[in-house]
Amino acid sequence: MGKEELLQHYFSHLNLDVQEANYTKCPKTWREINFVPSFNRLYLIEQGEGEIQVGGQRYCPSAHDLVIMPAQVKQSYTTISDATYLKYWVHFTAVVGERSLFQLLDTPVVLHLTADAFIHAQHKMQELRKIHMERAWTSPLRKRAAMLQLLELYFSCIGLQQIQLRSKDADKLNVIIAYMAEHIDQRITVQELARQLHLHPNYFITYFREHMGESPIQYMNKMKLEHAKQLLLTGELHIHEVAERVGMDAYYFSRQFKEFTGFSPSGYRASHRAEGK
DNA sequence: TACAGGGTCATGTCGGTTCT
DNA sequence: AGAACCGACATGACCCTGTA
Repeated sequence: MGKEELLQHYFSHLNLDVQEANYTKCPKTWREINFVPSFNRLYLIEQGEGEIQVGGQRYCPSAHDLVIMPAQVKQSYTTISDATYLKYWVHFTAVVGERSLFQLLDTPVVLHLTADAFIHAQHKMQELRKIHMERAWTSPLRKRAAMLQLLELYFSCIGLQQIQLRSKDADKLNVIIAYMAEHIDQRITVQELARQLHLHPNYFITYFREHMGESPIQYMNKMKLEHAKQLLLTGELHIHEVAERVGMDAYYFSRQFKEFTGFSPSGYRASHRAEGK
């Protein structure tokens, strides 16, 4: 429990926006020093060489490298020879709650792709660029879909081990989410949750929402209803027993469940079991 | 077991203050 | 300047009851 669950939350609450997408050969003058961008950059390098600095670290990405230059971090880039980069590039924002995804996660700036992964990424970049140029009325939807696939490729190539949750905020949120999971069968108050972090309840709610995009009680209720779904499908428990296992009053549980899934608890069980047959 | 209406009180928000 | 706290007030989560 912890990192994986938090990552799933971040990904399912990710707000994406693609501002630019293109494929270019960098001019010899390609250079910008010590700037802090408001958007993320993603490069897929086909050929050439150059130098990039992100947060004081120096990199020299080359062919078949995927590069992520996160928003809100001091960075520089420059050419280093006549063999300038030929690359696909995207400018995008990726936000969870009020935070940029890459403020929440510490991931490698440069990732060398296998031949297969490179071809896959190249196709996605070509698709993204085409959609961006078309500017059709459905483009925003298709751009986001293509961008999500690129991010999925990036994250699955680096793997869980190489993703670090940044800062003490992630530790604090892990403590709270673990506490919620341990007490899923109980009614937990905001006061109790806030006490785990030694914060004032009002401040805790603001803090939680800022990082998670929803209030602590909303988050915990969703967690309970997800758990209830599993109980309904895997067990033979009565509806009122399922409600008990997630620490909810039976009547209130039915109402919440319907709001959350569109099905009543018994309807959900019946329809999903029928599908499984 | 589902659904609806109504009442209560915990939760969430906002604006300001204090602390480090 | 940013983190944390506090009080007032609006909102919504939750419970209870009745009906089908």
